[in-house]
Amino acid sequence: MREEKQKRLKAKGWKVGNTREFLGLSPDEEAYVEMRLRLAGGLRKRRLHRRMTQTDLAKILDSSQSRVAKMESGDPAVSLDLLIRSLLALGASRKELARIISGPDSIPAS
Amino acid sequence: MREEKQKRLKAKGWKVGNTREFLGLSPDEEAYVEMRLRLAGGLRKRRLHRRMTQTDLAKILDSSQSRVAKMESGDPAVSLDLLIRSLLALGASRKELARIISGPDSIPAS
DNA sequence: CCATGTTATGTCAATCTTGACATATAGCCG
DNA sequence: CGGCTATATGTCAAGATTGACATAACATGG
Repeated sequence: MREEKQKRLKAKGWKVGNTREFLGLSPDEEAYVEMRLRLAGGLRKRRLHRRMTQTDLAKILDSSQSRVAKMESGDPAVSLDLLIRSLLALGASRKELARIISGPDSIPAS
Repeated sequence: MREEKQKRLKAKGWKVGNTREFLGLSPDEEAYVEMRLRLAGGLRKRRLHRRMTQTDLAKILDSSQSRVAKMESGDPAVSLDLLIRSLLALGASRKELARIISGPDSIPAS
């Protein structure tokens, strides 16, 4: 939010190694970033679990391989919207999403 | 996703009374819509709990009263990103977000 | 009835996100 | 080494979202 920080984040794209707070993120900014990373990881985990390639998934999503790659890498140029809709499209339920967001996760038993 | 349905949703804006599946939504579309509504409700609940007006909240978010109104009404022209960042800005934790998404909710004890 | 405070709805230019595409990198098999 | 498949990275026009603003609708208290 706070436009200032927004800009700083955009500038750096918060690529930064394996990414963490210590960049001067406020608590809510940190939660936001962490959430994205969790969703990104959840997406990759689910895709691999189904033994799909990024290209396969892209087809399902009516998107492109490059965008899937960006999603999974937590690229800041991808919205939470897209991440979440992708997970839903992979069959994740709201409850599973909640688990991904809050907890350690795990694929719920095939 | 499925561009077709996307367009249909946009067209109608899925305003539709108190909103539900029976519009021909696929399971993941339904989950998506329901999730938005939950977040919207969670936002309003939290704002009222703090006895803030939409204008007060808008200030905190560096946004405007009208956008807050749209968020809380589940307006399709508002992104999940904004809803979620707003909740985080109101102090909700990832775990609380997860609760809002998956469960019946409740303000966690002031 | 008129104020006043709050929320709803519509519009629009600036900004951000998207899918598509090109291209690069990495791993693997012969 | 060259092919092959999967993934990563960069760019961009088309489209979606944003904050701001105007204005309407709705209460509540005189």
